[in-house]
Amino acid sequence: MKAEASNLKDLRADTIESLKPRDRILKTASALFNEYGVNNIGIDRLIAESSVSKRTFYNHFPSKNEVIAAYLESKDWLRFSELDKHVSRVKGGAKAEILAIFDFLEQWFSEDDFNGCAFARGLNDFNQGDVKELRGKVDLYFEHWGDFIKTRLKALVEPDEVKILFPQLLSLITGSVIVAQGLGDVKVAALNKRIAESILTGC
Amino acid sequence: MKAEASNLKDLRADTIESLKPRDRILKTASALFNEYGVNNIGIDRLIAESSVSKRTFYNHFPSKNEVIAAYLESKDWLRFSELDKHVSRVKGGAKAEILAIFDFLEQWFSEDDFNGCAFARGLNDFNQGDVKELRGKVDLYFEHWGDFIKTRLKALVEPDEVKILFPQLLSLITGSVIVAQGLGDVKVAALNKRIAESILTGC
DNA sequence: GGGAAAGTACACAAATCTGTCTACTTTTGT
DNA sequence: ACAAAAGTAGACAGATTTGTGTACTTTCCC
Repeated sequence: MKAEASNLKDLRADTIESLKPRDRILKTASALFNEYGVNNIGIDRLIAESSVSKRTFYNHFPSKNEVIAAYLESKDWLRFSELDKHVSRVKGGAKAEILAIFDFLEQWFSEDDFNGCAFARGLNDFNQGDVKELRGKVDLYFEHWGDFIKTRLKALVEPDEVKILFPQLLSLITGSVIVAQGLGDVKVAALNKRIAESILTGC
Repeated sequence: MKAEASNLKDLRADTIESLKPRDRILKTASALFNEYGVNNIGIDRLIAESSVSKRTFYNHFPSKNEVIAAYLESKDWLRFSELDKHVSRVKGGAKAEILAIFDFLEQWFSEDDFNGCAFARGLNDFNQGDVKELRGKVDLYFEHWGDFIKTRLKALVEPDEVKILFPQLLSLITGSVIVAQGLGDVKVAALNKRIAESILTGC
């Protein structure tokens, strides 16, 4: 259940020029896919902006789906790396750690390239025949939220209560993302943190 | 602020054969766009399944974006028509009407062709240059939620409180959609109704 | 009943997209 | 130092997509 961090890196601090072709592609893909969506970015554009030849691209990623899969994997890994880092600074046990999610969200929404959640997007984009593998990455992301939240809930409440609180908390999280994106309202995370506090009172 | 119901109809009960070309296209588009997403359905497929000639299609809709716009408009209109109908049967004033949203959601999620929200999807799909008009339809949908909810909140609480409760309620609504779609959990609407009740206690 | 409006059928233009191929150059490891 | 591995540059095949053009037929309504 541990993340296979082998091939996963945080490329955000590196300049494009300093990176090897594969990572240059991934960094560029991350920016382009995030801004325009995987369906609106063609291989040609990705290659051009990665300053890589087409041959090299296809040597590293046998198909477009492969680079999308790598993108999703790295986004997933990075999101939970950051969340873990954020939460590790929090004192106050499981409850405080769950509430810290909402501070983390507000920070995320405030990034200037925030453009919604790649996985909520994937929920819609990966419904067809040849992208089932990509839909699997989306499912994994939601499972990771399950791991993160349920582990902590189990320390606080009875199993029956976990089954109620988990979907509620996940709704508050995903709802925050949609509202932040749709209304441009970054502060929604803080408002929803209050709700999370109230459904966890007594824990 | 009233919906221009002129050209908007509920086509769900009609058979494809009984409809005139334009409505046949809209009914087919609704089914295909809902299942696969607007980016994964080509004009050719839409035309073939509508049993309409290409010329006829382009006579009614000058471009693909136009048919998508019509689809979004009808979805928006239909959603709030249904919600209004649902809510009109509820006794108990503004608070009960807000809570009734969540019963409505559960009903929606239970439809066998439920596949997430076209507008949450549009939030991601319509970010590019030539689809700004479509993004406008998404914004309108969120505005309609604002109209529906804020009108009722104003009858219950002070304006300052409306600014807090509206994003929270909208998060619960949109979060329900994502969780219902992502986890296949229809019951999430009922769980989130409880939260809505609790943030409206005393109203 | 007859003419205008609407629809059919389908070829085709133009753009775009994924992925392959060829021929050449640079980098790397030992 | 030198061979193998990796990368460059760009043409091109084949599929797909949106939208137009042409020639013919059906429907509607006055």
